[in-house]
Amino acid sequence: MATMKQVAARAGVSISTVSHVINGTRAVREDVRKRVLAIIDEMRYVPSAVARSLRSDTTRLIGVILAEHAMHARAELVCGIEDAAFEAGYGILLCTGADGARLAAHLRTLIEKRIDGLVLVADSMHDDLPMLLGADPPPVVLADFQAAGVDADIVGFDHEAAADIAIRHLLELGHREIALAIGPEGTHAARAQLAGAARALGEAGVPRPAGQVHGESSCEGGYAAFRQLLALPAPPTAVFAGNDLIALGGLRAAVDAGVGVPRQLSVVGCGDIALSPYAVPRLTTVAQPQRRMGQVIAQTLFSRIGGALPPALRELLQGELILRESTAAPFFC
Amino acid sequence: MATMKQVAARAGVSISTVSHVINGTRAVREDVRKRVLAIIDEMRYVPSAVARSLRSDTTRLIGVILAEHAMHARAELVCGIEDAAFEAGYGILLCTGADGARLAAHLRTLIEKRIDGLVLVADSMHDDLPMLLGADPPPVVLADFQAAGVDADIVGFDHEAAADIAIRHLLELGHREIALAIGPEGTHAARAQLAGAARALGEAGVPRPAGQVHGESSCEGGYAAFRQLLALPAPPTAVFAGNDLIALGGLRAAVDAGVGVPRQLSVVGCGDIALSPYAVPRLTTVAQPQRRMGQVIAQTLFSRIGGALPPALRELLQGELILRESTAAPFFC
DNA sequence: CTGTTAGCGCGTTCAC
DNA sequence: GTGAACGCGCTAACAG
Repeated sequence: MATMKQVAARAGVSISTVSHVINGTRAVREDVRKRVLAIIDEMRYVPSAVARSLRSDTTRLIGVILAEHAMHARAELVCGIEDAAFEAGYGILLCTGADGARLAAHLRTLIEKRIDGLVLVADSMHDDLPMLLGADPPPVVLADFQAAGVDADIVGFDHEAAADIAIRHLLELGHREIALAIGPEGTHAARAQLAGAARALGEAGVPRPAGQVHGESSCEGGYAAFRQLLALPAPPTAVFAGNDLIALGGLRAAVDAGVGVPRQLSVVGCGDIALSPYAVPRLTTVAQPQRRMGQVIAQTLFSRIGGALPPALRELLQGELILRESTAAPFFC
Repeated sequence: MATMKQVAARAGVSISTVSHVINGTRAVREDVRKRVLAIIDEMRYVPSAVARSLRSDTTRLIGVILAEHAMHARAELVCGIEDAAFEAGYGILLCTGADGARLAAHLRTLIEKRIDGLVLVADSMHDDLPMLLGADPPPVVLADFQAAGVDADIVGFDHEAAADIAIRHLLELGHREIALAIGPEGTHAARAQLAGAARALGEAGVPRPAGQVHGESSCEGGYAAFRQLLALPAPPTAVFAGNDLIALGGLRAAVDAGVGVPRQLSVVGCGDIALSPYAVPRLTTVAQPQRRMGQVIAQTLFSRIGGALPPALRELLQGELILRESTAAPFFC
């Protein structure tokens, strides 16, 4: 691959002139400029970002770490990040799998590569994060979760409000026996949803949910959770699922158990994934602006990298209830 | 961030000794080694990959370019690539959006960053790819599509065989009125599926499909396609969908049109996404090992980077028919 | 066993 | 308006 030196030699100018032509960083006689540009084109010269990085001590690269099986669920979010990064002239270094040793390895690599910033998308908390980030860590944005002891901005969804609005909807329809099928215990989202549900229920005078089961945030998890809920001595008339995949798996479980949705059971999900409007029945759910969240994350990170920003920013995006066919007033026989 | 020079000074040794301690590239007296290691730890020194890259002219970075809305569908694939890359000590630079100008911009950036290799995941072909790749381009692997004039390895699915096996299944069930609901015209997958379908149909003495509609590879696309198919004067008794999302959208269209699946209409999809086993009815489909494909792609690329490989390798992964509930013998009234 | 030195490709002073 | 020279952090060839 051609180097700047070669271009300079071929154009009969000094290496610094070439540099200035490329970066437009000082006046160059027009004919010289033309000639240099021509040579660059002819030799198919492309400046080396690594050499630049060495000098400037900046890579225009951000790391994005995703927990293992979060890729499907976070595809939109990653696209949003990439989108904003592209606009801002940054590249993204993608790492998947955040379990213990692998997280450490990823962080190490990213630090070696001298990323300018880091986005961490996870669900549980990593207590040894500060240590793994080493001395003067790059700016970090935590996506939709929080970690102790890390001086990072947080951008996420207001899961508490989402659960609140969903439960409130169920309450308004007349449901009192409302169960929860949400993600693994200890998870940030699950905790927030629990709080939101408790609040909505409490304000309506309902002491507690008609059932509460934690499980994988997947179709399988939802299927299992709903089976359990439907087998309860006093089965719920409505379920709030912490996630659309859980809800969709739950819909299947309802079919298999012979209970009709929404006639015998109302279901409201969370996320509004592409499939939800096409489910049978179409899923009522709290839409989450994943892509937008990705963009906000990236913009926050870039501002932080830029230097000026009030410390410990914390932004929560709101969801929106989408009414479809999976919820209805309870049917009393 | 601490530098090697600082470590050397602090340890009272030369800079090269530090280097050799780190890389184990020549014998160092044990006590010196210990001391240097201790200092490194104390100063939280992390070697700079960018300086290394400058010297070694290699970055251990590969680019992965994904067409705009392919992220959801390719999440597994990307995970597979990342997995293999991690094992091999490579990082991946993710780019999304391969439309015209943006593709060019991405390629430019990747070349500037001096990636060691490139994975291109797309569906349509880019004729100006060779030009965009510049002089001595890095090794390229084309994922599940082909491009003209590019000296690249190709790893993909045998869409032709997938369509063939799916149609054959329908044929064996007794269907003769088989329609096709597949991706956009001109797309690699669509073309191959058409060929496979034609072959299977032809061998069974069926002159042509009972209908054929191209559309977006999404639920919406599938919904629209099936509506069209079901409104035909002579509606099909079975449909092969080029994609599970299409099939799932199609299932919804069938419900809305009041046609029962599989009683009045058999549907077989392609891909076996996480939701397919939970659809109503559970979707019969041709499973595609996306994750494995990602791994094969990465391994192929790394072998190529390594240097030794017979040129123009081309590997097609086979799908597997998963029998579930959406297909049955045709019902004659 | 260890230290000195010369680049890798680039941006940037400083001197013309 | 232009060029020479230094250094970013690191590896490797060469001397001791």
